[in-house]
Amino acid sequence: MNNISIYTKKLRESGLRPTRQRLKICEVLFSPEKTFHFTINDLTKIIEDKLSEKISLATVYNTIHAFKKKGYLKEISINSDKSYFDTNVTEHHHFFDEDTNELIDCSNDDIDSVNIKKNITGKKIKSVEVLIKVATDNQTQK
Amino acid sequence: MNNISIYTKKLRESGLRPTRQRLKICEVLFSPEKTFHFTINDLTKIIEDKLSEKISLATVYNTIHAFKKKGYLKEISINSDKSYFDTNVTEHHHFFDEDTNELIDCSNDDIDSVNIKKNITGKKIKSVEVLIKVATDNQTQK
DNA sequence: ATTTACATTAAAACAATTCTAAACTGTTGA
DNA sequence: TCAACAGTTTAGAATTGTTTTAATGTAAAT
Repeated sequence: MNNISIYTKKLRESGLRPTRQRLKICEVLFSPEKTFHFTINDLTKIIEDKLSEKISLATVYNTIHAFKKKGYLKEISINSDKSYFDTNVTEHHHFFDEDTNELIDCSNDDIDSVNIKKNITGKKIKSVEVLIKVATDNQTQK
Repeated sequence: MNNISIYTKKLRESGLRPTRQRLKICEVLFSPEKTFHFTINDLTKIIEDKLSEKISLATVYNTIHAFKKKGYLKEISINSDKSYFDTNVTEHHHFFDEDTNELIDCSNDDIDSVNIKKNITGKKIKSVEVLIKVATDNQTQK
């Protein structure tokens, strides 16, 4: 069973039609061995460069949102002009390098697990994200 | 010594000219007893409604950025179409209610302090923020 | 008072994202 | 197999939050 049929199955099972565009995006996002972070701009660049494929920007946005909704992607909370996504959907945290605007995984060896003792009444905790902003020492806070 | 002269002093000391606009914004941000969260849109609404004052949008942006740079405000890391600011500049964390898009302080009683065991080589930790996203139980992840 | 550097302003520009409405395409079931 | 339908893609327009621009105004130093 090759990747395409795996992705086709995965999409069908989650109620998304396995279109040519979605399969291409699956290929880009989920075939690399390592998980990675990306912006919509990064992704469209990869699609244009690596694949000789033209996918409409609106479709890229639609697909990413659909994948996020299905839990195949996570959006990283960060105050930036653009949104950052992560193909690693397991619970983990991030360093954000303010010098380079780079997002780096924080392995579980680097941080103690976060313990929330009290929650908002009537609400359920959907996610807990820790963002550690770093910069070279002389850098002023952005 | 009234608020105006306190703010005048504060601004002068940090190398910012105490202009009419900046003093008004200080009044809005720093005279309330409790700290609060706001977006630029919130702030301009308050200025228009509460004060009978017209401050150019560009000036609001300029001022908020200047205050942030001086450490009088914090920007909260959150993936949203707009930026959220906090007049509470002490180290603390947040709940984000996905139902209402409301940001709620997480008191130190609600969370154990976060312990970062390893950092990126050559970088200094500028901030550590925990964001706990909550929603009513039936709510799907946004 | 004059000068100068810093601030404010309205409007234009910009960048990320969403919307629109028409064309296209998987899928279903006759 | 193929018509029909609902879901999807598309280019471009629209929208939103934010930044830039260039002219005007103002605080503070001389």
